[in-house]
Amino acid sequence: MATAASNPYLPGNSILSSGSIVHSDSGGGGMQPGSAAVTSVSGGYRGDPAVKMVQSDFMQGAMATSNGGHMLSHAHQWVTSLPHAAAAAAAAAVAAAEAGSPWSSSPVGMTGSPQQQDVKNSAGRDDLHSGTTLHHRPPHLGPHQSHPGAWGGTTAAHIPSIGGGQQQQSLIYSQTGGFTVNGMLNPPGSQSLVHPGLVRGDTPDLDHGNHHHHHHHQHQHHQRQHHGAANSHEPHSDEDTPTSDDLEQFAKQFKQRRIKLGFTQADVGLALGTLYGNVFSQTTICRFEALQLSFKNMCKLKPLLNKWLEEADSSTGSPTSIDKIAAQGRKRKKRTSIEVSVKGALESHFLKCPKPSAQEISSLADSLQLEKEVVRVWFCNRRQKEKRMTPPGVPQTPEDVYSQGHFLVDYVKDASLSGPSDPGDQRVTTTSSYHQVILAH
DNA sequence: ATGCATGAGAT
DNA sequence: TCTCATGCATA
Repeated sequence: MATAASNPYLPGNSILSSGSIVHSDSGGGGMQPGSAAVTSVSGGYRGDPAVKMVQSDFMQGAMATSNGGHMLSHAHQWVTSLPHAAAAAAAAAVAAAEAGSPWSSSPVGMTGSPQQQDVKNSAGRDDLHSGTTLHHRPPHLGPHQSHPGAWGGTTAAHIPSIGGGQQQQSLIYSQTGGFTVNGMLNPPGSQSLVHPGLVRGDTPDLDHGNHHHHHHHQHQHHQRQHHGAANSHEPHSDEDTPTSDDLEQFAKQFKQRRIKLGFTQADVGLALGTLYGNVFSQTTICRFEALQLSFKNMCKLKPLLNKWLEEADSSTGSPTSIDKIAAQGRKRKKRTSIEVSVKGALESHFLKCPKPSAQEISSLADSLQLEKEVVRVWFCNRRQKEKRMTPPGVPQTPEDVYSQGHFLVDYVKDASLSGPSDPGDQRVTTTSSYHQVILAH
C-alpha cells in the first residue's frame, strides 16, 4: 500500500491501471491499516481551472492530517486521461450552444434557477467541439413550473393519499394538446429513433400544458404566490405543477413502457440529448424512475421523458440506435471508498448534526482520517439524500421506517428553524411513495 | 442502483 | 459554504 501513499499523482494516465494503486475497497479487502478510505482510479474531469483549486484544497487537508501523524494516501489523486472523442450528441449540443442559441432560452422548466445541463462544460472546451454544424432548435416546451417549494412538504405533510386506489394512465399522453409530435418523425426510410441528424425540423412547442389530475387533492395549496394575477385561470396554465402522486405514477409508467420498448436508461438519456439537446446519464434516468430526485427536478424532467415516451412508442420498432458516447477523457478525483465503520461514524454525526461547521468537519475528518473535503462532501451528499422524494433504502421492515421518519422530521424542523424560508425548499416529504412501499410488503 | 464528486448559483 | 442538479465509477 505504500505505493499509493508515496505518490498518488498519476502521471500521464495509464499507470493507474497497473494496479499498483490502492484498491481494496469496501469490505476491507487487504488494507485497512491507517487509512479509513481508499480511492480508486477513474477518469474524467470537468473543469480545468478547478483542478488547481481542488488540489490546493486537498493539500491543505493533507497537511492538516499529516501533523497528526502521517500523510495519508491522499496527496493528489487526480488522473489525467487522454481526451477522447465525444458523443455525437454531445457534439451536437455543443455546436448548438456555440451557434449562439443554447437551449438556455427555454430548455425546460427552467423554473427559476438558470441552470443548464452541464453538457456544455463537459464537451464545451476540450477539443471535440463542432464538427457538425447542426443545431437543435431550442424546444419550446415551457411548462414554467416555478415554485420552489413544491412537495407540499414545506408547510406540512398534506399527504396526497389518494383514495387508496391508484389511478394510472392519463398522465402520459394527456399532455400533448392536439398536435402530433411525430409529424416528420417517421421519415420514410429512417429507422433509428435517435440520431444526431434527426432533430425534428421544428415543432413550435409541444407539451405546453400538463393538464391532468382529474382529481384534486383538496386542502393542498402548495402553490405559492406566484403571480398576483387574478386567478382567472389564464389560458396558458402557468402552474401545472404535478403533484407528487402524479410524478410517482408517471415514473412508474415510464419505466414500464421504457422496458417494454426495450430501451435502457442510458438509451433514454441519450435520446433526450439528441432530441432536445439535453443529454442525461443513466444515473439521472434511473433516479427519475426511482423518484430519487428533488421534486423540482422531477418536474423538470417529466416533460422531457414524457415526450420521449411518445416518440419511442410511436416509432415503428426501430432498432435502438445505441450510440455509445464514452464521455471520457477528463480528470476527476479518484472516488474515495469510505469504510463501513467510518460510514457508521459519519452517520452518527449526521444524526446529531446534519450541518457541521467547517471546524467540526475538520476535526471529524482528522479523527476519521479522511480528508476534510471528503467529509464535507459526504455531508452534502447525505443531506441531499434526505431531500429526495423517496426514502433512501426501501424500508425492509416497518421497524426500519423509524429512522427515516426521524430524518424527515429532523430536516424539516431544521429548515423551519434555519430561517424565514429555505429558498431551496424543495424538500419532499416522502409521502405516498412511502406507504406504497410499505404496503408493498 | 448508488456512492462519492464536480460545478454553477445562491447566500 | 451550502445547495442542487448531475454524472462517473463502482458494487
